[in-house]
Amino acid sequence: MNKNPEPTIHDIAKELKISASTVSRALNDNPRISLKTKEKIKAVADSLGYRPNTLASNLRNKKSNTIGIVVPLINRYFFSSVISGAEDIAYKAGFTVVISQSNDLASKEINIVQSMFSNRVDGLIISIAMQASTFEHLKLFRKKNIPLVFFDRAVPEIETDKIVVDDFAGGFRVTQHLIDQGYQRIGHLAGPQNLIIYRDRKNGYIEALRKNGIDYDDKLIIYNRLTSDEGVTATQQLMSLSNPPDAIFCGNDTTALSAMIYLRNRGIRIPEDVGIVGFSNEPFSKVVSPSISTISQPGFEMGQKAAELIIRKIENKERTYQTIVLPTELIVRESSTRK
Amino acid sequence: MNKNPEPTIHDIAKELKISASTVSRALNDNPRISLKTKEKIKAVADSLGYRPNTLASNLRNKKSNTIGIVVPLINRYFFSSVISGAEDIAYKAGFTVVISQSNDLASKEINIVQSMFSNRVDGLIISIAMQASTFEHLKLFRKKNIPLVFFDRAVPEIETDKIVVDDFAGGFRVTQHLIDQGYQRIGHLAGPQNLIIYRDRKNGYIEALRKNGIDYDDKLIIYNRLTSDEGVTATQQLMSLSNPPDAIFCGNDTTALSAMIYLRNRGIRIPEDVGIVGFSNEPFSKVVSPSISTISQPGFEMGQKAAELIIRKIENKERTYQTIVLPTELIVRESSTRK
DNA sequence: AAATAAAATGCAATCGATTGCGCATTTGTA
DNA sequence: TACAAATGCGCAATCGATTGCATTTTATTT
Repeated sequence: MNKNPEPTIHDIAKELKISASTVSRALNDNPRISLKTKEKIKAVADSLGYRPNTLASNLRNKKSNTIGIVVPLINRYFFSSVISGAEDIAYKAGFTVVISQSNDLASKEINIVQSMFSNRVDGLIISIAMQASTFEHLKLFRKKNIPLVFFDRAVPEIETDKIVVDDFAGGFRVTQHLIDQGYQRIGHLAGPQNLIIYRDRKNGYIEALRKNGIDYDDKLIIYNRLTSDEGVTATQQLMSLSNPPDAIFCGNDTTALSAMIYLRNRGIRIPEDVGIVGFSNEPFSKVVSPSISTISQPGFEMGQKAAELIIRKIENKERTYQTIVLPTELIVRESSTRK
Repeated sequence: MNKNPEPTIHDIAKELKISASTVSRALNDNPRISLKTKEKIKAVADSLGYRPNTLASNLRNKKSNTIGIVVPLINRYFFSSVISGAEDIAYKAGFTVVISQSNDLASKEINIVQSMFSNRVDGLIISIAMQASTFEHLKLFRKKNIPLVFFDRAVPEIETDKIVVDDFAGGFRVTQHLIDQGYQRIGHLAGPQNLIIYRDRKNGYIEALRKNGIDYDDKLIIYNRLTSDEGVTATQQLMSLSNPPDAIFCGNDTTALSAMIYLRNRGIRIPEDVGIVGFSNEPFSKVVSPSISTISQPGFEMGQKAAELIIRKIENKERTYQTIVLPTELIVRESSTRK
């Protein structure tokens, strides 16, 4: 297949009757090599169409210049935004990003993470799978001292850098907003409670109720996986209560949309009869009708911050761990505005 | 930093007082090694926490088990779907995917592609940048015989595998549909004509007009970059013609949405006064109101196909090039239905 | 028991770039 | 002029895994 093997520094060296070390140094702008020699070498490198073999270089340097990113699903706006932001920063810093999706499966996540380790990524940015329950594969990174950054879905028992939004405040604000709009009985579509983000959102919701002297009714909380389908079922459950809610705080925008569609089909008006608020500010939440009130979750910025953080760690400029909590912002739209 | 360096096959060998070659063979299940030895070796490997160093292996094997994917913007539903589909297949076949975004800039695209070459990707899947005009960086891959697959935005003068949708038929169908709905004067927001996909969409549009005996008026075609902002400007231009259109075929869904918002703000009703059709079936097109008629463009499947194709090429199971044209499907929704 | 065949393992080079150490040549200084 | 200090460059080992060929060990046959 490969008729003409790639030229190497040795080929350049042979051409000029000098040593490969000199070529290597010249191409890396090492001051030990004279300007004249450097120029000659670069000229020959060009004429031969030389491209450094990063694999060889990485092996020797014991680093891959690569950052691994693991998300539940690439094909989701929030996550693809994070990836986009991280790639942006990584590229500018000369890093390559390798990407995998766990499909929210623990087993795949474990495989991916181990394979990234074998590939000797210099750092790992991850948002863990919904189904994940053991974290040995991640502890491996900590043990080997390979920088690890969680974003959005973090693991509390692993001490490392984290970038999250203030989900508690988010849940609180959403609920307070609904109360302010005069809604009395507020339901909640809660996500899997093994993930802190969903626990926090729920706790914010509960706290807001408490603070406003509203009785907490656990029948109003439906736990589900926040998919489009489960959102419909959950809404159905809520509305068939003997005392159904007049507002629903949905764990994400997807279920908010499901709820809206379900309610609309039943002739229930939004926001007049039932108020709806989502979470994450997916692009569609702005353009559907009625537009969905939600909490912003700046994916691109999170990705950028995650990459910045991990690069600082990789370059050993920093030793301490930090948890960056991005502020949440309530975006009030039509679906919850009745005043 | 790295207090305990990673164990290598040599450490395993030393432990068992055998040679590294034997260890390597054992771990690769080479039949030349006896079962007994294999078991001993695997046990020690486990106890040492050995993880193969893919870099070293790749260097020796002259392949990286990596597929590069370059898209204009990761953070766009269509592209992230393609990535997701490709990752899906690649992962199952034991490949890693590395991802970069060109931001639709030729210069960044060139850098990325060269860097991927240096990283010795085994194959490259790419949708070229809008701004791209020279393709030497891609020809490099062809020259070196590294599998190259275009999707969506292909380069006609490079002979290689391509996966596209039938844009011409798409443009034709959209236009025919608008005519069938009784629209008389159909405008078009066209994308940059250096990309075939946009040329084809426009040509399909023109052909449909011709076939229906409708005069072609080039004032009705506004060329732009199909961004949200330019979509507004372009619509504005169209509507301020002395003889404005009663329907607009927008080059993508983003501009379709822009057009709708612009028109709505001017009190123009959709689809009654003006019909709108987009292209690509972005998720929001279904949920906005009115919902946007559009052409489906199955990103996930395209990604899967692209990965399958490139893997076959990498594994040398195939030598001939093919262009897979996925059929277009018109999705009729509210924005263009007035009958 | 000797000879032959078969099975199991080891040696050493290789992939391509990097780098500590050392040698040789040039430049500077007294 | 002589000697020290730069300066410029090469040698050879290294990163960790792989593999053609050689060698040793074990099994089989006569």
